[in-house]
Amino acid sequence: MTDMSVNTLKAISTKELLINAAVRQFHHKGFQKTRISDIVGEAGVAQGTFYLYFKSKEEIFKNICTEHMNLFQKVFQETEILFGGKNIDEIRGNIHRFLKKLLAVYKENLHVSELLFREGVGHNDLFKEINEKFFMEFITLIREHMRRDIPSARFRLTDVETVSVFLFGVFERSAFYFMMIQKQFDTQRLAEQMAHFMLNGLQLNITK
Amino acid sequence: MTDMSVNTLKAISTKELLINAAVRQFHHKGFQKTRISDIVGEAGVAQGTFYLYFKSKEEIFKNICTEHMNLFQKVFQETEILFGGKNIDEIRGNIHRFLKKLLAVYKENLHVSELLFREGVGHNDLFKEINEKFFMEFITLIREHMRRDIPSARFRLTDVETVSVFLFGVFERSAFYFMMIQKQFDTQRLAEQMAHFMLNGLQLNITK
Amino acid sequence: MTDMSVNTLKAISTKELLINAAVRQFHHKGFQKTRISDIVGEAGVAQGTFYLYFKSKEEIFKNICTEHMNLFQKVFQETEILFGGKNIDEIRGNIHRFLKKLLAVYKENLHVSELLFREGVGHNDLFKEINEKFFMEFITLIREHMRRDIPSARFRLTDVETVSVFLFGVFERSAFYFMMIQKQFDTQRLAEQMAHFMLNGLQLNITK
Amino acid sequence: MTDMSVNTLKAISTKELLINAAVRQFHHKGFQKTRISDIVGEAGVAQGTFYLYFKSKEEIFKNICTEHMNLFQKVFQETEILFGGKNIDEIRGNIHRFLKKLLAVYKENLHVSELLFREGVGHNDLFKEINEKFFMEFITLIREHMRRDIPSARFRLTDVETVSVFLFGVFERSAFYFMMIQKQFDTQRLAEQMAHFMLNGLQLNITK
DNA sequence: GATGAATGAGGCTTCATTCAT
DNA sequence: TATGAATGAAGCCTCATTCAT
Repeated sequence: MTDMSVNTLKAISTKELLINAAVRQFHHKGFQKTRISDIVGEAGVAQGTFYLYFKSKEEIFKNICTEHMNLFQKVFQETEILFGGKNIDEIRGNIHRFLKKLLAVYKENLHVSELLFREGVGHNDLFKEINEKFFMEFITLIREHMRRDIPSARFRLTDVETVSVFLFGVFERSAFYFMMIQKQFDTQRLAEQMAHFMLNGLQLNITK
Repeated sequence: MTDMSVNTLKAISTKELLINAAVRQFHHKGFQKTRISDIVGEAGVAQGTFYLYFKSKEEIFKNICTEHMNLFQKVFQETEILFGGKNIDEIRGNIHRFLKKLLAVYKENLHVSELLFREGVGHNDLFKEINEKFFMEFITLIREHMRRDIPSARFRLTDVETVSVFLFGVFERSAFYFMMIQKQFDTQRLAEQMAHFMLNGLQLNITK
Repeated sequence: MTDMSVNTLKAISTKELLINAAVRQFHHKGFQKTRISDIVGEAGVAQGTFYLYFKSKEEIFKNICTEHMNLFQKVFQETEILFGGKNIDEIRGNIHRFLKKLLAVYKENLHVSELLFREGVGHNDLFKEINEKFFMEFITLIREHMRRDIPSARFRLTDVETVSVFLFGVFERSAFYFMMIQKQFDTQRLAEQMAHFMLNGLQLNITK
Repeated sequence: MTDMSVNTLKAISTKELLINAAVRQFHHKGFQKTRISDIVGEAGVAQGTFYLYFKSKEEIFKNICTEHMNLFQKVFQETEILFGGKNIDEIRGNIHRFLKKLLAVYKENLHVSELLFREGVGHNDLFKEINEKFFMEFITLIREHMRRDIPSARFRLTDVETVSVFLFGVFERSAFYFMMIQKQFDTQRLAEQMAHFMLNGLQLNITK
């Protein structure tokens, strides 16, 4: 009987094999130093097979990054209220919960996260595009949530545009620093401190 | 005697010629795509001459970056009081003044700044080293100033280590975003908003 | 039964599909640049199918060329008298008629003709073989007709061997030049001038 | 003493080394089958050296062909009177002398001549360009000489344009056939017969 | 110090051909 | 017969680095 298997044990396609191999190799050696031959070697297919699925090393990289960005987007989409709440504690709780989720995604896909932030933007059009897209999408998502959750009257001294960049900076550089450089940290505590800092920075702690 | 010298018009050394050419080329093409031949071509010297001064493309890059980092360090060193002051307004003024100087250095050396932040860290040992060094030095400098200027009692909920990363994130990502991606902004206003956000984030606005 | 058959609408065999596709592709891209994948793509069959009918790209090319040469041969065979006639005008008429037919075959199968003359002979054994074979057969046919139609006494100063090459040269280079390079010409007039030139060149215009 | 040598014993430049090697290899294997590595191997230089002088295999080929075409042009230029003369014998003598020179150039540079005519025009832009250029230049040179030497009244039944193509065909296909395919022939006799055929073909043998 | 021609390892990419289904 | 994914040999080209002058 050829029924491949009772349920969801799906055979891994060659394309998936290549993507998985590429993630591992990019993580191990970095994008620049990874040769196509490393990827196909890891995937266990022939050199030419790579070109059946991707035009170049750039393309498979883009593929991987785009997929990854979607994970972050999903966290934003699944979050009903981010910067709002009935009182300070609830607001802080919301921010905190959100940041924990974000950090978790970051951590669970550390390999790819690292790729996205470590691999330079350079002047390489590919990286420039990917990296700027990521940056833009991220702050746009933050901005939308801010507009939705915070009365605009709040923003007397600062504008939403700028502040969303600040928040992104706090999150992204911290994630990068603690996960990539320090390599040891307490997610729970980091999220707490971040929430605290953001709450104050945005002055959401002040009674109306 | 040719009149090329009367006073301080010192002849540019071949080494300087190469460094200037490298900065221009790295900025134009990015590190990866810049060939030694591009650098010597721009500098107007022969291919082999490069190797009289630098062991490799990596070395000249490192050279450029280190020089650049020193500029930032100097701003920190020249700053007496950063997070302190007799009252909120004075504190904010200090932070503001400091950030303006930092942004100015960033802007004046945009070419090299861009190199430092755009060129990926990759897994290339060189970039990893340079980039992490920059990161570490920057937050260390912030941390020292915080320890010097802020009573430790302030840090109940957050620790200085972490918060210094937050501040770095706010500054660095903003500078990157507004100067490299958006390419237009108001330094004065950006510094103000950043000072405001940091002040609140650190809760330095709360009376003891 | 599907109505695709009622009468003589015979289904095109896969082999024919491939040959037609190959002619189009060879004409479009030339032999060297045409890939097997182009041919099967044009024919609408799978990659592997090609090898059920032809051992290689060379083989299908040879196949096409041989077929084509037969068309020219037929013109020679169908010609009773080429270089003969009761008087000058009749001779010229015979040559003229013959050349018109030859040019017509050339023109009607321009795609393949072009292949035969454009595709280099190179040192590729395949082309060498095909091209030399074409050359040899052509001049042999001319020679036979000359021997049949012209009293050998005519050839005092020239030998049939050599003159047949001259005639081939006149025809073939003209056809190539006017059809492939200039791409516009008057068949009737070209045949006339060619007949005229050949007649004189061979001195068939001189009374015995 | 470094004076390289008393007189014209000039050192062969690397570029010349490559060209000579390329001619030999192209002749031996044909253009398509010759690899850059064959050329540099024959020349005794490194792979990369090739690219210091030529962008590609195509370029060196073009280089060789253009050089070769100039040799033919020179024969035309050095010929004062081609199709003219005081009487038939003188005309025939002029044509004969010219053809002998042309055949001699062809023969002396047999390797390159073969390249030009064997290597197909294909649909390769390079070959198309080179081959058509050669064709055009050749017939243009013939035409100019015809216009100069022959009273236009002669051309009642034929036009110079067309006839020049005929003459080219006679010469070129003969040279190709006897030198490349048959590989043995008598230059003197071939030139004689060709002169004879052309003279008659053009009807220059008819008293005005 | 300065030159720049020469080197040659290294990696990308193509594509004819095979073979299990 | 027909399929088309997979193969892998083959060759091009780049460019950091060397070295004789």
